Amino acid sequence: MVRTPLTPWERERGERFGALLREARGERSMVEVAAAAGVSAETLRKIETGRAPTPSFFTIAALAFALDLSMDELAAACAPPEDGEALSA
Amino acid sequence: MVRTPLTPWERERGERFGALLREARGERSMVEVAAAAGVSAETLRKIETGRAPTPSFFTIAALAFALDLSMDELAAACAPPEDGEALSA
DNA sequence: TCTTATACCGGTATTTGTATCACGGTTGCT
DNA sequence: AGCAACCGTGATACAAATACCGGTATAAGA
Repeated sequence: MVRTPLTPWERERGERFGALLREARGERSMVEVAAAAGVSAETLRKIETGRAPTPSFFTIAALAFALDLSMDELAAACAPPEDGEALSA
Repeated sequence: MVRTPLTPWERERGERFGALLREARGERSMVEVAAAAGVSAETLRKIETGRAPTPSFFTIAALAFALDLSMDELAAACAPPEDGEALSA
């Protein structure tokens, strides 16, 4: 086993991440947003549904631009537990 | 052709992107930064040298955090020509 | 000189991302 | 009803990301 097969937490993170994108998409259709970002609609769907839990940086950059989102906020929203992880505290 | 085999421009973009990371790393060693970001040193090296031109979003997020970089600035620094491409103009 | 640490490079293995194809569902129009 | 158009979905195919291994080169220090 050479490549870590994505931990359950990573997959869960992918789902949360996709949910964020879907929420940001709002009323716009997948096709519309995907075209604006320059990716295929199927790719966008996989990312939104969490079936592509670790999409490429530039794909997300294009989608974030199309959806008018901040990359830093997206990353922060899916931040790893690091050490403290007080969560909602 | 099912998956676009990465255009020459995308590879070039990967090199520029890697150069940014290397510059931000400064004096710190690859191993040190890679460990801080939770990725292998080989992966960091490949990204820095442009041999991994389209890294995953969360890999870059971890590296950006370890290097204290802004994702938005990183994306902006490697922005596509879109249409206008007035650049510094 | 020998050892250590760092970085680079090639190959290999496995998993995953992305794109194309083909299907079912819904809506609107003739 | 028949048709086209759009949307979302599943299956499939290929390219690439990530990680591990060994080897090489350079520089610093004992």
